[in-house]
Amino acid sequence: MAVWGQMAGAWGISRTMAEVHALLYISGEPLCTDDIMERLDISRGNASMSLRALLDWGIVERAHKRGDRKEYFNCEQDVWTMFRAIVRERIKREVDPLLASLFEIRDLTPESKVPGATTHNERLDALVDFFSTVEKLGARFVSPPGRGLQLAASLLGSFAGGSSSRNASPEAKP
Amino acid sequence: MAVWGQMAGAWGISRTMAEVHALLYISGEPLCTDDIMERLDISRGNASMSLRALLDWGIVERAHKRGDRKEYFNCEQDVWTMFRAIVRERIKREVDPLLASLFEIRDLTPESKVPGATTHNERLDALVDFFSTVEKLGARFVSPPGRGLQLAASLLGSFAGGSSSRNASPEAKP
DNA sequence: TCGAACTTTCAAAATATTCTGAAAGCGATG
DNA sequence: CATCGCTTTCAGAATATTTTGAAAGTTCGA
Repeated sequence: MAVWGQMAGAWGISRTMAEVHALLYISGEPLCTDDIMERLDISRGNASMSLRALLDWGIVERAHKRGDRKEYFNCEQDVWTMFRAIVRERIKREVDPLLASLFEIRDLTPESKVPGATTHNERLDALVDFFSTVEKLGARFVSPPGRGLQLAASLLGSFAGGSSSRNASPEAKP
Repeated sequence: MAVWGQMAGAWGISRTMAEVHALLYISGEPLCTDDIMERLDISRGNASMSLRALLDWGIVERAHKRGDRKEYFNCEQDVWTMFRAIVRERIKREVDPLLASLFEIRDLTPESKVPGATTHNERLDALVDFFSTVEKLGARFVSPPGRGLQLAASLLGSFAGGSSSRNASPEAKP
């Protein structure tokens, strides 16, 4: 199944990570490191690191079977929840530091000090505004415990329903 | 200015591309290949390829100065318009092919043929639904000639205004 | 048609990222 | 406290991506 390779790009996580994640998502039951190594044909080290990364992203969790020393791993089963976790992390890792740098740069070149920096600064401000808005929008989507983006979807258009044969989130409450 | 390196990740384009783009955005005036080579200290080939890629993404355009054979390049000056172009391209390049593959896979394992594939297929359907919604949402954001996301921002919350000192889109039409 | 002035291409080199596997760690158990 | 079963680490190998630069291509004016 090469599809999962593609999703990696779309989601901004690395290829093997995506494959491990996919395997957990699709099989729907807890798997241990050896299962993953075998099914994906990757090394133990790689499996361990990918799993750890997925744990850091908060889209996979540890599980244990009683009477078994091995660690099993479980994947969040709701796509929207997964998505929210990913957005949360990417904002934290990419947007926030970027904003910090932008502020810093802007403060380093105040118009009073650097003549002719005015248009320059207007553009910087536009960027800062843009990313601030993205950051706030993201926070909105991410924070509610319920399903935030589905709400957004219906807000933004009249196409709330899914296109495929089943409904999008299994646990949607009427 | 190492900041632009960061933006590359956030936007999903390559590092040098982002730097070229940034240079054009910040300087705000048309630059030719040699300007870019010099300011960014990159090879001619690299400059040429990055520019071409930016043209393909539709966020940079060619310009000419009369009486000069050289090609100059100009960058879209409105951040939201840039963003829309990027979303449009990423959907076309990543989401659409992904959706196609998902459909294909689902059709390859119909429940009638593969017993026990039912839960499997439910999860696939959930994914298909998710990406379909993303795709439609994206289309909504991208299509209007006006500023779609700012509208979205105000729709989704009460924080329509920017955080910095100037307003976000210089050429907003009343 | 020629050549000057640019631009594009692409194979090879440089760089960056990802993966492997053996060794070290860690806790539970005898 | 020695060993077993399992997990993590990390230097080096394998792979993938990006960059270079020289050669080929293009365009235009004379």
